[in-house]
Amino acid sequence: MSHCHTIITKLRERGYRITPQREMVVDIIAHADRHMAAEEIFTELQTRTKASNIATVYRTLDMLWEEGFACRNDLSEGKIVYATYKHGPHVHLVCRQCNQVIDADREMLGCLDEELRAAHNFEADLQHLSIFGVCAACQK
Amino acid sequence: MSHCHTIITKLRERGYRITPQREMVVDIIAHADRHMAAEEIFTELQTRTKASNIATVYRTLDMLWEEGFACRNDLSEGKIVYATYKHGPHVHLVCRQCNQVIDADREMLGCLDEELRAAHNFEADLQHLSIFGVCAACQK
DNA sequence: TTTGTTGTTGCAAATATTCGCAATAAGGAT
DNA sequence: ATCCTTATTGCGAATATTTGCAACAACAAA
Repeated sequence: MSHCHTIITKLRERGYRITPQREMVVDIIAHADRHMAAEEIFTELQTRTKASNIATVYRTLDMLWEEGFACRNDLSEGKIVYATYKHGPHVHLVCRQCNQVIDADREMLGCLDEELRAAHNFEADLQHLSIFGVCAACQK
Repeated sequence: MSHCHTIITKLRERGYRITPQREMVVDIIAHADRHMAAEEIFTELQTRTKASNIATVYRTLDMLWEEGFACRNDLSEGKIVYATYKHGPHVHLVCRQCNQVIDADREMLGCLDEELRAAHNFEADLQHLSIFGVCAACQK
């Protein structure tokens, strides 16, 4: 089963109604090869159907994020970006000064997820964690 | 030297001009016992001076964040909150579903900062890191 | 203390995101 | 296939944040 069908099926199992808008939003971000902002997703959605609205896009993205099917990152670009998890876990190192984003290996985090579960019973999403700081170039 | 004077002095050393607005914003967040949103800071600022503007507050907060004097967190409340670092490092565990924020000990992160510096020469700010996930209560 | 340079501010407009509510439609029941 | 319940959408308004630009003011230099 394709990546987006898997998501749709699980949403249905969890009691969400599957609307054309939701299917298309899932399809768009599931097939994107990068993180996308709500506005971009909305623009793409408009090329597919007239029945589309930016508020619905925001609500769908929030829902996907709450349900753990999408990551939601503030990369300090003035807007929030979204993506599905197909690209494998990694860490975003976001430079506070030049806004550059470096992708680091998830190995960095060691067994942080297990520690958080043990100490707080918190199920952390470490798939696309963002860490802010200052990159090598900006440290001069 | 008080906490906010330390910040002001360092800003001056780095070539920033010290305006009354900047001093007051620093004073407000340095003496707050919690994270504050821009609007709250602006409201407090207005009680001190007529010369104040929400755009200036945003610009000042961004500058403090870029320079490493304030942390900036999206706690999924629909707005970004800011604070200075006097309260010691800790990790925010933010529940995607109920928006509850649990403060975890920074020890969790082990020597992540050193690893990031070694691997990417990235100077990570792990003082007030936000990690999203699902809290114990919402996992049911 | 006055002046000049240029970083900052205030304002208004642009952009990003959320929210309330009536109309609509998904999915279960008949 | 049709009906019912109620989650979801679209719309417009509210809120949050950023940006361009002319007026202003901090501070170094004279």
